[in-house]
Amino acid sequence: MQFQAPRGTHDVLPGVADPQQPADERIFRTAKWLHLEATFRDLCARFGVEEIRTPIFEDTELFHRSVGTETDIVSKETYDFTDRSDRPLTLRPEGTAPVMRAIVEHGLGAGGAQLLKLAYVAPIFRYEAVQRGRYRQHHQVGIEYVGGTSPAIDVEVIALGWTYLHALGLRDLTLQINSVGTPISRPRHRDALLDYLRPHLARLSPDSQRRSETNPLRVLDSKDERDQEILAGAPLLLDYLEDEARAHFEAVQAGLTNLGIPFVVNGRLVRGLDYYRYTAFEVVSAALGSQNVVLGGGRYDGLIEQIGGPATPGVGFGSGLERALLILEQTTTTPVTPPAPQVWLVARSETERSAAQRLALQLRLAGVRVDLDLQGRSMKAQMRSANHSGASYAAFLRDDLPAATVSLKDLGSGGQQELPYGELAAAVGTG
RNA sequence: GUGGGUAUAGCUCAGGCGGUUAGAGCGCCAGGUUGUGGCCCUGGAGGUCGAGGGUUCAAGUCCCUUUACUCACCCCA
Repeated sequence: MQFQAPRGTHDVLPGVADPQQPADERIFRTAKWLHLEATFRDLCARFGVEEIRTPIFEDTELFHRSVGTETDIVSKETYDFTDRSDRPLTLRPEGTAPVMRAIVEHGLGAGGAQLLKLAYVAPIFRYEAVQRGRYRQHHQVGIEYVGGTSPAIDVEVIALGWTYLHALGLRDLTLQINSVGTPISRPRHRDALLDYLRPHLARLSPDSQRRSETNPLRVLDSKDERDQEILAGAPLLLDYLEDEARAHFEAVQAGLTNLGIPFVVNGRLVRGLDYYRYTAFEVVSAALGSQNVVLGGGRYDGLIEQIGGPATPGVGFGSGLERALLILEQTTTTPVTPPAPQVWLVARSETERSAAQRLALQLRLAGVRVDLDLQGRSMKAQMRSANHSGASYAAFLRDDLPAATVSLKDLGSGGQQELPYGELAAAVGTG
């Protein structure tokens, strides 16, 4: 048998993607990933956010505690295993909980009013049925601002996420925001929603009937058109917010307006996890399929306490790397490619080859991107490689030239001149 | 967990009612130019037709089973 990458996982390959392949395949190229990560990290630096790296697996209990009880997704969708000492461990199914664990463990939040601003780039594992934009191992970039409750912080986090997507080149995105209230207001709304649904129950789709028992908020999300008609007058969580939550939400909206970031309030936007409070937001793209969320986040003031730390507020987002690349692939015409050599060295004889390898090392030490044939192939083959590599110049090492001299050819114009080694680095540019 | 679609060369795909050495484009390699790329021309390498079984004189093609991939539903951090 031939081995394949496990279902729902992908190799990220070197080189340039074949344009004949579908966009879903073309995103798995190293150059594109490096570009995205560099864009994110550069932006984080500008926002004064520093990166944190946590293990890819944690105690299973950490995720059980953080996800809470309203959902049963943990046991069904996490990659759980025990090590040789029978310790229960789980591959990271989300970005936030491990970061909070690290903050508590190392006392990063200790000492008062200092706001912690952290970023991560991490693989995420969920045992799910795969479909477009949803994989069993996918990757997220994300940030967490921990230690403050001010709506200005929510605004800053959203601004970073929005700027990041734009810096990547994504367009036609919609920012949706909502307030999911608190553990006090949520049950009150839930009861009101159930009261509203009860008389219509028989007319709801079977899925929604089931949801009304398991997770009533999700009924609001139903894709069934008849359900949506029935839901037209359903009570919204926004109508049940406490004064404080309402004021916070209004301040976030004012803050976004202040920054010129467009948004729509979506009263039906919900979070699956218990620990979210107040602000929830998502950025969706029409370029994706049914998995259309490219960035999602919110405020999680209860989380750190839930995992055994001191009560500490926080807000953050996670953004799927594959989904961002998928949108980019479909909306951009100029693909990101790996860096090309600046100069390709061509040699014909044994003495020329050894001179070429020596010169290549010398140039590389000087910071120049250089490549050359190492298999003694024909000149035609070497020139073809030079051309395909995207190199701007070819340099011919020639026995019949004066010592330490090459004939440098501009592969764009075809012009050629002889140059001493010492002038080569400058001649091929610094790019 | 449920439903649909697809598996033929490295990639994208053709292969009417079963019939002889299974094709194309792109890519790759080599020549045309005794050593200067691209464009063009010529040639070449590369396929257990996803796997297993069955029907038949004969299966890429028909039947059964199976696996993988894929899209959607459910679910969703």
